Amino acid sequence: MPELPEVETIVRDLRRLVSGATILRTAVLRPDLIAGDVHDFEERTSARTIDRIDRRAKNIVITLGDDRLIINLGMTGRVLVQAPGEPEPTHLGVRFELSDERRMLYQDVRRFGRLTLLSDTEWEARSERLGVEPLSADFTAEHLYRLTRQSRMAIKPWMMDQKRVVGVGNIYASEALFRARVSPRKAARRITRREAAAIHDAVQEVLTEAIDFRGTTLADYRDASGDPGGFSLRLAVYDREGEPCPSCGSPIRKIVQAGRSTFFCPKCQK
DNA sequence: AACGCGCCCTGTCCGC
DNA sequence: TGCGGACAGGGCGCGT
Repeated sequence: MPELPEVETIVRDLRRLVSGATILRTAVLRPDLIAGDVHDFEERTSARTIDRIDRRAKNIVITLGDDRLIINLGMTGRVLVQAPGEPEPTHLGVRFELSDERRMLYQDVRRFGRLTLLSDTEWEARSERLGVEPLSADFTAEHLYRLTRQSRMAIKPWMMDQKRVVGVGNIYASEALFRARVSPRKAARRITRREAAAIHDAVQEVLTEAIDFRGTTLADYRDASGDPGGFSLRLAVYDREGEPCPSCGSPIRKIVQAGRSTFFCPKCQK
């Protein structure tokens, strides 16, 4: 479900809503959502203050003293902050009771998401294994170009591998390649310097715009208040098989790469 | 080492 | 209206 813009939107919401709040007590309702020991997770997240909230790749990182609560939303995960008295949603996975009687809830229909509690050093080690943040200064066209040299993989699935560049998933990979006018089927190592620069710019552009619109909701995504994102109508190719290309009018095509749907304009993206 | 594939799980939609 | 199959914003572990 959620790619960088959706996770970033939730992180900003949570920062506004629950920074400085205290988790009184944690209740895990679906143990398979927790990586590691469930009892330990409940204990170590109870009676803790939320010191800060950050995003790394598609993970929400909640700082509780020296510990880090890492939330990965998988496909259908949601983090919702509820006022006292609001009815709890179905498919509730974890309930964090806050000291002011609000609740921070983790809900997940498909349960592909994971909540992990790590020490700061454990988290740092894990974070180091992830790729570059696409909206950071470390992400340059040259950096992208050099990374592509190593791989025969098609550029679209290549872009979605979180070991290289993080945060780009199935929607924004298709959207960025459309904007860059590069075929999703082109092998990464055949990407030219010029194309790498176009992909770099397109990734930054589309992610930034999507954050401005509070993410893309196809079906499941919601922000921390339960509201959908506004970027869906601005998708140029994703989920638009057969519709006219916004640039040239020829029909958008859908293909499958690495088991995931790819949408592109065969005329604009050579 | 790199890469493709199957799998985790539930809900929804489409064709028959 | 019912039923089977395909598919859905992700990521991990396996085998080659």
